[in-house]
Amino acid sequence: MTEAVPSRSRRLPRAVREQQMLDAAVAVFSRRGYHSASMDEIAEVAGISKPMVYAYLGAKEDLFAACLRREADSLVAAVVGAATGGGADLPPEEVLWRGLRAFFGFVHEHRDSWAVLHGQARGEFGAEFEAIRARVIDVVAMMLTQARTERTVGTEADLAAFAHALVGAAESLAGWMVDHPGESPDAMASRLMNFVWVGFHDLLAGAVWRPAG
Amino acid sequence: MTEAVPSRSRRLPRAVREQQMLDAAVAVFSRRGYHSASMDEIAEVAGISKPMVYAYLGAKEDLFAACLRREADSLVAAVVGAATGGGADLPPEEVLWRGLRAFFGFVHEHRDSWAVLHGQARGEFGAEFEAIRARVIDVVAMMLTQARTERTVGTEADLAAFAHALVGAAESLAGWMVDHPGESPDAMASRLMNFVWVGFHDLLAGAVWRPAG
DNA sequence: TCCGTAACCTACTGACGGGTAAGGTTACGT
DNA sequence: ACGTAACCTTACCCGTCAGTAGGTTACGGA
Repeated sequence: MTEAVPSRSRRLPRAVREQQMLDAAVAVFSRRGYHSASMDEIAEVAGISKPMVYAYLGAKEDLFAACLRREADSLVAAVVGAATGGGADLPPEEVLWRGLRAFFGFVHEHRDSWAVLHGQARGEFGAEFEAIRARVIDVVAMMLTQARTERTVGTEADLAAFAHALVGAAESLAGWMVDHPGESPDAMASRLMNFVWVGFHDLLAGAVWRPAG
Repeated sequence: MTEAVPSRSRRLPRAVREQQMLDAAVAVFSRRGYHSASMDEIAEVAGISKPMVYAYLGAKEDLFAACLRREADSLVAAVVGAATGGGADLPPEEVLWRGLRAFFGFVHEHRDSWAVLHGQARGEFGAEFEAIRARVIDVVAMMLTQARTERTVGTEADLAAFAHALVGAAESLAGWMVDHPGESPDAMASRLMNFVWVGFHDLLAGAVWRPAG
């Protein structure tokens, strides 16, 4: 069924094979989900036999974890690189804008990576996913903290919650974008900026909403 | 290990047993995830033997789908009921506030249900999850449409995206709440209102964010 | 050229767990 | 009392992979 992609070149060095295997694994995991993905298919797609996968990347769990690590690093690098791009001390608005653009750009171009990162295996790897997410959320919270002024209301917990809400909104919009291929990453980033910044701007200025009564 | 919960009362009518089985299934699915949950354990927790589960609820997939349906209906009923509560024609701000309160309240009290609903089995049941989510998002989008004024900027797509962002933020905050048992549903709803309403209010009034340059 | 080693293979095993066959038992209607 | 249908069980089958044992081939250095 699934065709072997790399032209059966023989006797490649380990580093190359490992990347091929990871590429194959990401593709298969994203298409099938963790459990339905079989090591046989991954090996086939990688153009290699199964024991090689075990020899190089270990058991299925290790392989999945390796995929997760590689793709997460890639995503985080893209976002952080863009956000802190042209030297330090950009205004927070600009940091947010660049970060969002980079995020949606990444999802747009690496759908498989995103599918894997976004939770093909919540049940078994919940802890790992949460760790990755926590990393991202920490970065976001840091940015929010820097954007804070003396007029800002809200506790530490409010800030953490805000970061969670922001990341959740971004994830959700990423899913929407995948279903609407016509939408450009910039348009998505723009939408989220409007959703978030206009409100956050007011919050920074001290605006609060309170239940009536 | 997992002890049989219902006191081994014999010869119960079908309707009762089915609910017991669904309760057990939700508990086990939420703890283990879809794949790692075994029909044997579900049967054991339900205090019944395995073939009864098959006789009443069918195969594993059917059982999971039944859980999904029951819990989703329960959540939607809680939220919609609260949001449209004291008669029709509440102001949109109030509708949003009540809806959020009900949502976080539900998650607070039915953690297992929420865990199952939130994606223990993304890989295999992706379509089902998306269907449920789409249902919710449609409701939200409907509310947003009603809140729209002539000053509001944005297309249909913007509105849909906004609804997605809102739901994503709520989901993400729900996860945060689960990790912070001290937080009350009202506090969470309040936070999200501040995140969303202060911003949305401005958007309704015609405010827009645009990239600089 | 020969040899060590890293790359690579075919062909298997073993367990886990979904699903079922076949039969026992209790309540209830008549 | 007695049939019958619904309830419930034990005990099994069998497909599907994760993971491995053990042997083969090419490459690179001496």
